Amino acid sequence: MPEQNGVEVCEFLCAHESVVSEVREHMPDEDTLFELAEFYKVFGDSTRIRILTVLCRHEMCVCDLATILSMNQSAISHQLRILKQARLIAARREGKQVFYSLADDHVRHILDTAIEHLAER
Amino acid sequence: MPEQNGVEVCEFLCAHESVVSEVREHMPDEDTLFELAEFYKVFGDSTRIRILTVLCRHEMCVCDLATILSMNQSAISHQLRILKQARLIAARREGKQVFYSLADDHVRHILDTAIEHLAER
DNA sequence: TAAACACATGAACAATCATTCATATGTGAG
DNA sequence: CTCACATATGAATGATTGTTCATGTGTTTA
Repeated sequence: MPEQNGVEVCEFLCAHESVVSEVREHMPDEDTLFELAEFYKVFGDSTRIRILTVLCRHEMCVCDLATILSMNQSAISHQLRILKQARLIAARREGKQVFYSLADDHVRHILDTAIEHLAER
Repeated sequence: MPEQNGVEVCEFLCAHESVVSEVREHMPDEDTLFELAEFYKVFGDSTRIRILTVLCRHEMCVCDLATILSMNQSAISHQLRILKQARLIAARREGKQVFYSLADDHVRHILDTAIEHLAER
């Protein structure tokens, strides 16, 4: 059976060896691809997408976000935490309130790219 | 307490009304945002990202993908199914084998955009 | 300093999801 | 037609994750 690092990886053997080894050489390292997936995962939730969509227009305090999205404050805070850790949004305190806004225009571009793709079926 | 559609949505009332209503008017409909999240969700898994990365270079049969990614054939097939349903990849049968490839160059662009973003910290 | 407000966070629960195992479908060889 | 190969798929399982509830932290006002 075919093995890699002592672990059998494919019970059948239909490998087109030249293609396989050529692709293997050019694969980005695992860490990069893992980070990439983690990055997309942040966008893969309706609540977070809705938050980002709101912040595309205006910076916003937590309570207003909760009002707009019809969710309780705790749920919003948890999601804001995830968005902030991913550096997609920035926080600014003003008295008792904390205002969140998009970290940079790159986030807008990423959202636009996907919307564009979806528009093309 | 503030209500929307008869459901209380925010136990505190700090609404900046003009901003809130302005944003509400310009929100895309729920379905669009849901689809957008679902779309990103497909990218939010290392296995699928790795598959897409491979297919960026070459079309590939299932068994070769399993070999390259050191995973069993069933796991790969399940993920290919998800990628295909999302129209990110296309399938082509050739005898007993099925070759998968990127659906279009748009997918490449989407991946590149994210890689670029990650590169900028 | 005490109370109220705005937000953050830990624990618990339900739901979703990726992988594995077993098996089914489809194709070509003999 | 039978067998072996390549892939697909349903069910089960373990892990991850979003929301809720309760409570904690930080800030302003009285």
